[in-house]
Amino acid sequence: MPRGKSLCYCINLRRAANAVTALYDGLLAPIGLTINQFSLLASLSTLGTSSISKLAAYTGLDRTTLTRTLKPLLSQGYLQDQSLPGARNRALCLTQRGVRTLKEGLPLWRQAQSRLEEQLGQEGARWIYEVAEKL
Amino acid sequence: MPRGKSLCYCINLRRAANAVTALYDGLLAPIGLTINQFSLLASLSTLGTSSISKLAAYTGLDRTTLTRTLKPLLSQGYLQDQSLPGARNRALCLTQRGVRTLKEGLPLWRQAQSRLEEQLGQEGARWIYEVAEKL
DNA sequence: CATATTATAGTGTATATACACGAAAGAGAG
DNA sequence: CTCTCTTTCGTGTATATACACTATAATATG
Repeated sequence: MPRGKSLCYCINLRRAANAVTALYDGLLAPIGLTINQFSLLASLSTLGTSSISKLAAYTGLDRTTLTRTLKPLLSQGYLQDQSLPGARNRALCLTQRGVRTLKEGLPLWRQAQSRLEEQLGQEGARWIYEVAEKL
Repeated sequence: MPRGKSLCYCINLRRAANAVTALYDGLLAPIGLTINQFSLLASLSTLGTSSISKLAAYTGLDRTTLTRTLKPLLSQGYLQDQSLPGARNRALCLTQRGVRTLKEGLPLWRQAQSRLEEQLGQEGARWIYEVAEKL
């Protein structure tokens, strides 16, 4: 029984996203992070010390999604929260381990990017940027 | 603080999939199903009575994912399991309510498809099929 | 300063997804 | 018929995602 084709754009897009995520996660496995986690470290590296809301606005993810997604990164020591006790804002930033792991992951991430370009072609890969911008 | 652009194909694809899913879920809300659930009903409608494994092969989803995803559909009466007691295989099929809801959802789904074509253009939308096929 | 408003964040609940593991039905070999 | 191997399935655990609701810090308003 082969895989059925769906006419639904949404389902096809979800499948594509899941397949691509598996590709990236596989290649990033040596550093022990998923592409999602890796990308959050990268965002925080770009932003510098940030609150949850700031990071949410930057990444386009829901604030409450981040609360949960960041938890393992905090407990595993990739991030730390330098907010003062009793303060409302959290002050999240990379730890040394976070910085180091981000560096280690970069070549693996580039490998994943290349691998995807091979599979989709330069055109197809660039299309991803365009679609993401229109949504 | 605007949303940051990511160079990562995977993250962009995930964001696109999430945004599109939200669009479809919003339009399907009147029938009380997500696009994912709606699509599973449609798959089962095409396949007829199926086991979990068969449905997994057809949809490309993991078998254990389906076990969980189908649970609310069963408990809410869209599906039923007609397998004999003690049998290994499950025999999943739509209930009358499932068939009816699938019909009710069709025009809403078409509306979502059109809406997406408006946002991406005919070309852009068709690209989704092509990308999904290459993965 | 006291009060009202807004900004920031966490939790409860729900869906979506998959890997590792184990249970048990069913099929095949002897 | 019995024992083995394969097929089919569920559960534990983990990440990813967001909405509704609640709590509280910070700010503005009088």
